[in-house]
Amino acid sequence: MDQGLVIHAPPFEGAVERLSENLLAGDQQDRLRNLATLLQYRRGQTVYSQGEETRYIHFIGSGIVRVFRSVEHGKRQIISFRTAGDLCGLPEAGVHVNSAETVSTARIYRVAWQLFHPLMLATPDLQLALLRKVAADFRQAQARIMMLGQGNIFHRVATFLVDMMAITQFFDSEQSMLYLPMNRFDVADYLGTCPETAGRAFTKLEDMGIIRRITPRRIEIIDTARLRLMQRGPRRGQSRSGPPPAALELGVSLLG
Amino acid sequence: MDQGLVIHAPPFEGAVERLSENLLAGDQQDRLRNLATLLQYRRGQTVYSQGEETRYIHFIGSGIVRVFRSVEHGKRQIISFRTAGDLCGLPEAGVHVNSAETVSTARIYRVAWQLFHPLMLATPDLQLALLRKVAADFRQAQARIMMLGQGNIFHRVATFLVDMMAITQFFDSEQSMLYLPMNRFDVADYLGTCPETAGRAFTKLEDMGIIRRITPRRIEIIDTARLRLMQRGPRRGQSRSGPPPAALELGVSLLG
DNA sequence: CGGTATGTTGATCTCAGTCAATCTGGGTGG
DNA sequence: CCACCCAGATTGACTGAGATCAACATACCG
Repeated sequence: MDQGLVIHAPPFEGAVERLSENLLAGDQQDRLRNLATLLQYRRGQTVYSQGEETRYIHFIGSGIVRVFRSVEHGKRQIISFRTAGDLCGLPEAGVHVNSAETVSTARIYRVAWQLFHPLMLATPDLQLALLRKVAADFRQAQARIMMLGQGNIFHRVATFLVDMMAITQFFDSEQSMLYLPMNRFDVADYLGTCPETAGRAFTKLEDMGIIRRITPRRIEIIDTARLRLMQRGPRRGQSRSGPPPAALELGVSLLG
Repeated sequence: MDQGLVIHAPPFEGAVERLSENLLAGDQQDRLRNLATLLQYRRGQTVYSQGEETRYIHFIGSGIVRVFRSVEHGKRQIISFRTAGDLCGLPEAGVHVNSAETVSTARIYRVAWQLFHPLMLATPDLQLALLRKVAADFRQAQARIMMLGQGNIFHRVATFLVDMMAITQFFDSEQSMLYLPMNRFDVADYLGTCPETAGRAFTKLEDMGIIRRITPRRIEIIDTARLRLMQRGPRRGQSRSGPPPAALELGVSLLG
């Protein structure tokens, strides 16, 4: 298994700003510096594997990581894509239930739980920040349950595109151009479908004039409004009733 | 909308033991007593609705609650069933994104977030307990993503039955008898399918000699081992490859 | 400028969603 | 205690979304 390259063990520097936005403020950064190891990964490397024992928690500094679970015969479900500022790999009884691989070049901060845990207990703000983070991930997971349980391919792809558009790093709102950092296999495994079906959905969206594919990975979003509308509608399978979707207000933040 | 009956506003008593197992220890219970309102619900009542503003967080004292999101035309996805000791309805920007209804008679502790939040900040143990709880729910949500993204009806129903068997309240291991507290509609909406298909899966499992339906709600689990095996296998749709499942170790606890 | 991995398109077949009919269990009133 | 009722459950028939298999096309790389 490919392993990440240790850039430097604690203390570390750089990307702390990004980290701080999500987790810390002020002098607490200093305390984390004594804990984290910064790792450099190339594309396609393994960060951790399911079943593996762990003592670490991971923060994404830069790049993108796919968190997934394998089922059988190479089939897998991608639980989520993690980008800068996200955390993943919370120890669960000391064992990883998910695997994580880099989708692109990435820098990841690895912190020993053994060190992080006491710091968290001693730092209520940090603990609260972690709680918010986990709660946010929890909400995200619930949204995916909705998508996977009720949405057909078009809902799924539309939702996926809209979600990706929300990440500044991937979307140039000037040009209305979206850059997908992952391939169709990843997209398919994320949406709980196969690459062919995912691709066909893109084709259909293009035929409808909602998007335009410059290359498979570079997509111009022509009609954002219509794309958003496609996020809701009749469930997968035959439609018992045809009418259009009803807008649904979705609060996104959390824990007041 | 049916509302829960206020049994008594704080201070409260009873069911504190159950609550404490999951959240608190010792004198912290006393502090919560000053915060909670105990509500008595009949079957089918609304605890809260999506889109509704909220100031409360809910703890299930007894009974069972379905947390769901409506999509359109009465379609809904049940996100999870909550039982004694679970919490639900975390405020998200002050608005509920999910709805909750009682599946059975239930007693629910309602705590104003306004009161709970300061207590949590002042009580690191309580905050950690909440973090564990949310993390556990997060894990559960991930498991559901796997089920909905990769599992066909048989996987889903098998997983559902196994999960329900893990709840002592619903499963008599002596008789190997499972009592389902919810109807087929709830089961279907939980599994992201329709009642007919869910029912057919039960029929098939019975034909295979894995379960036996005494009544639709009372099910004898004849072959637990085979039922567990059915949790994994080829994905929904046509099977690209036939062979049997590989066991997968799933740690369930969390946060060291 | 190939060569390989990735992506798209086409054809086919199956699972599961829908509609419709029938059955049943749990509850009610006589 | 029993006949009746009805929501819930099952079964059957049909159909379409989407998974698979199979070419073919294109992008990205050295």
